[in-house]
Amino acid sequence: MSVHQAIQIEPEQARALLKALADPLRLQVIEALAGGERCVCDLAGQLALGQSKLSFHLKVLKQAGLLADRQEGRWMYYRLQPEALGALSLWLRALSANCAKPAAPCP
Amino acid sequence: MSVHQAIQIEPEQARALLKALADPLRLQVIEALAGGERCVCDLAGQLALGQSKLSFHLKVLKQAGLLADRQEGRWMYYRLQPEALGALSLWLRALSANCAKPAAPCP
DNA sequence: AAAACCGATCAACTATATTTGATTGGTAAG
DNA sequence: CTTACCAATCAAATATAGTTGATCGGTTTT
Repeated sequence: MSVHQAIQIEPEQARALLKALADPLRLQVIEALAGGERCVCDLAGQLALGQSKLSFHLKVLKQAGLLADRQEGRWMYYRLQPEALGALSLWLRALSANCAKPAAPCP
Repeated sequence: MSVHQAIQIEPEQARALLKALADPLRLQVIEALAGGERCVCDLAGQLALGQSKLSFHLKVLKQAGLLADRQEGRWMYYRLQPEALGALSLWLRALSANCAKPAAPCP
C-alpha cells in the first residue's frame, strides 16, 4: 500500500491551477522551482525579469496554491507545493478513463 | 511491464496544453467528452452554447492536440485524445520530483 | 535614526483572448 | 436544382490579463 496521499480536487479548482500554470513566465518560474526552493532575487536574476513583474506572477501562483513562501530577514523564498501539482496530475489522468466510448449516432 | 506508452512532451507543448485547458468553457467541453465521443449539436445542447462559440473553442482544443474529430455526413463528432492528457499529467507529476531541495541562503 | 535594500502593491497602459452576429462551404433532403 | 441543415470562419466589439514605472512597508546596515 502506498504512502502517498492523493488529494482530491474539484473541476473548479483544477481550472484555477491550469490557468495559473498557463503562462510562459509562470511556467518558467515553476520549472526553476522544480529544482528546489529559491529566493526571489535569485529567480529574478536567472529569469531576467523586472522585480514587479516577477512579484505579480509569484502572487498568482501562490494564490492558486501552487507555491508556498517563507520569509527570512528581508529575503523571500518560494517553493513548489507538490500536492497541488500531484492533484492536478491525477485529475487530468482520470479524464481519459472512459473517453473511448463511442457516440450515439446523431440523427 | 506496462503496456501503456508514455509520450514525452517539452515545456512549450505542456504550456500549449495548459493554456487550451485553462478556460471554463473548454474545460466543460473536456469534461463532457470524458464521458465519450459526442457530436457537436449534442455538445451545444448540453452546454447551452451558441454554435459559433462552441466551434471556436473546439478549434482551440483540437489545435492543441487535445481533441480528435470525425465527420459523418453533415455531423461532426469530437473525442478526447487521451495521449495528450496523459502526457501532460506525467509532465506535471515529474515537476515535483525534487522540488524539496532547500535553497542556498541568499546573502 | 538615517540610508540601503528587498519585495509587495498600485494605477495607467498595452496586449491578448473571447464573444457576437453574419456569412460561407459542404452535405443531405425535398 | 433548390431548400434546409450543420458546422467553420470572419470581422467588429467586448472583456480579461499582463506590463510598466512609481510608491510603500518592513528589515537590516551604517
